[in-house]
Amino acid sequence: MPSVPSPAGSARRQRDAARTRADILDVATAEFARLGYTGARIDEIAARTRTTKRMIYYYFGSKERLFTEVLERAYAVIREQEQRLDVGHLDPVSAIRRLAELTFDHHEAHPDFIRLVSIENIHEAEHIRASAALAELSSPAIEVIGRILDEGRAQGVFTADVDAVDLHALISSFCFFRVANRHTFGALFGRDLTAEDRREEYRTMLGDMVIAYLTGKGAGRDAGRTAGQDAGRG
Amino acid sequence: MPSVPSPAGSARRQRDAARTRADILDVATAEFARLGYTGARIDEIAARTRTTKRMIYYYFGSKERLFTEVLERAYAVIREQEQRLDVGHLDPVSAIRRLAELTFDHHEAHPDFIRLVSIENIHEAEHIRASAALAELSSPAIEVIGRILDEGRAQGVFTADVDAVDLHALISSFCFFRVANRHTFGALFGRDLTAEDRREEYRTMLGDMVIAYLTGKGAGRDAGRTAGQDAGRG
DNA sequence: ACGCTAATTAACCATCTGGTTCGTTACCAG
DNA sequence: CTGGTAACGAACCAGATGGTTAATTAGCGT
Repeated sequence: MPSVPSPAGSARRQRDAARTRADILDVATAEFARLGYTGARIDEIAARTRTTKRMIYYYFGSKERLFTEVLERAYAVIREQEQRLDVGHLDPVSAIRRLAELTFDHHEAHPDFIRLVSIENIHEAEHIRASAALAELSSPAIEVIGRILDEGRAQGVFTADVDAVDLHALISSFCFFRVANRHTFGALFGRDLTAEDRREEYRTMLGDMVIAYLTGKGAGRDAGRTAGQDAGRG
Repeated sequence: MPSVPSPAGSARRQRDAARTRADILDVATAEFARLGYTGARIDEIAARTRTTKRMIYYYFGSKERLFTEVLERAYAVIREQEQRLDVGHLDPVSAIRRLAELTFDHHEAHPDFIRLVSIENIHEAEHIRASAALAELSSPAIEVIGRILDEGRAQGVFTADVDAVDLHALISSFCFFRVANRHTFGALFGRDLTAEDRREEYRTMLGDMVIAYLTGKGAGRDAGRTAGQDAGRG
């Protein structure tokens, strides 16, 4: 392993494994996000790099493993962000709203990541399942939500019967949909879900929705319940 | 145009344009949903058909136009379903819950359609935008939601400040996420969002959430509002 | 009966694609 | 200063891929 000399002045290093790897990953991330797994071309990725296609196979072995490492790095970024979130000092209602807003902002700020997740779902998460690194990557967000939920219930302000994982799904779904499906939604309903001048509106809407759901005093919990509706098949 | 003889008994027709077209579209829908636009192969689609690759180009001209027709047909199916929904006789709260449940059930019942929408979003809805048929395909659901919303406000039960399109986005987001992202979500959080024994739970959760949001008497509308939080960039 | 055309088929093609072979070079240890 | 190895680059390859050419046939109108 090179001792990271990083000579401030002499920019033109010719042998720097770490930099070459990172360069490839950067370009690959953009290309996979832009064109999908099958759509992205190794030749094109190589061309946009300061190195060659051979180096991609030298460092990553195959297109699949390259994509897997792209995913690993992308997920590592959120985990890092989530670990920084600090809402312990807030009351449960404010804390949940703050967390929802952070999730909202994160999705807004990382559309490439959203695309990668969509792409990985098309492939039924086969790369995530094949990755040891991603298997042990727990989500700090879940634990934070769990703590806020406990506190809110202890204080009697949260009445909804949800656990942290499902609440995380609920919050994520709105944030994800807004970014991931903005193209088809915009084309079909003529509304740009990511228009800048509507962003604050949606951010508030998300928070309102989550708080209303958690604190809902039965207003909509039993009322208007459709009678024994079977979902279709048994 | 063949006068659609459709001889009940003699199944083995050899020249039937409509059937050949439909056959191709059926197989193409499954293949595109399974492998994505770029991942799907014309040769493979042809092989799974009772006809040949040449026929695909004879009827559809190109891979892109084939995919566009696949999308058009898929969207036509939902529009049809939506047009059948009848909640006029229900009170606003029940009507919204019923509509949310129908949306939920539709997503549950058509995972291939969900995948096609995800795929089309990766391609930034370019095929939808190129389709005249999809441009004029309005959504009956939006109008239904609009009417329920008006009625609910008139009765004073709905207090939230949303319009039909945004509410539709909110409802769809949860339904869509649950199906589309079940693989990555399951792999990362160890929870199968589409497990049969949890389906009723999520269906109820969706309804509760929507009703709580719409009827929320300010419980969470102003309370716990994070102070002047700027979303990032200006 | 028969000609016309929509419908169909087989074989073909240029190019692209993920992956590889093999030779070369920077750079650190000794 | 020199030998070994990690890092690198050019050219190559077999199979795949979207798309085409050209010849053929079913079946309806007349």
